[in-house]
Amino acid sequence: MLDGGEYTQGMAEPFSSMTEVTTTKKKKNKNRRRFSDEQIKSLELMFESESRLEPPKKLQVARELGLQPRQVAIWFQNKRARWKTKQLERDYGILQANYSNLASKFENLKKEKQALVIQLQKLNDLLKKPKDEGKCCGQVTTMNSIDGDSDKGEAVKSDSEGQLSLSMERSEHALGVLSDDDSAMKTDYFRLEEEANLVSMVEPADGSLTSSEDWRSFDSDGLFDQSSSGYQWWDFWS
DNA sequence: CAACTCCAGACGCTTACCTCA
DNA sequence: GGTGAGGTAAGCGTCTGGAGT
Repeated sequence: MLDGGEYTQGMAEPFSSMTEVTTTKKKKNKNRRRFSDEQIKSLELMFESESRLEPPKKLQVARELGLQPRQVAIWFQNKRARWKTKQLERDYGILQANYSNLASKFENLKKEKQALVIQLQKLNDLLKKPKDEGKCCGQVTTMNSIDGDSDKGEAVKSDSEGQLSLSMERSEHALGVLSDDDSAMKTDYFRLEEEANLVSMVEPADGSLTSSEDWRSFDSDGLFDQSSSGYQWWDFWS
């Protein structure tokens, strides 16, 4: 905006009138002059190496640039303030980018979970069907054995004939880990604790994502009841 | 040694001025 | 030429840490 080329009558008579003004209170900033390019350049250079000037250094700089020591001090103060503002803007940008990134990851995971839930629901239906149609097929017995088994994953995998085991393996793969500690899972997934915290901020308060009752109700005969633990592996993020 | 005062410097906010589109 | 926006030097009030009493 400012090309810095114009410094009205500035440096020929450096700040003589202004010094007079600064001693006169309330008479504000009359005859204020912008510093010359050369002065700004030197000050900027100085600021890059140290954002605070020791008093002796301040005096030296003031002498070299033909400024009052107070002017140098004020310039550094203003510069620090400007730098801080810029830094805040930069930090905000970074945070915003991180947030967007996390939000999109979260959305993807949400969709993934939704797909898995639907899949699970279908599988539940499949399991229920033969049971309803006739109790002769023996599959119910197989699944009931799951109920009593502490290691559900293994029990399901052992059913190598059915579609279920494949789906479960896929689910395990998608989830990466089978753990009762879902917060640990989140952290593990995102690698960073702070990011995990952000996730909790992203998660809608209305529980739209979290309600599993709708599909859980399909487990009418308590096939997947698990008394040993409060969590099911498919409770991921619920 | 604690309590108090004084002072210089830093900071945040604001004002006044300047320049440019 | 008038005007609004943006940049910036400086004013002002407040806080803080160090030195002296």
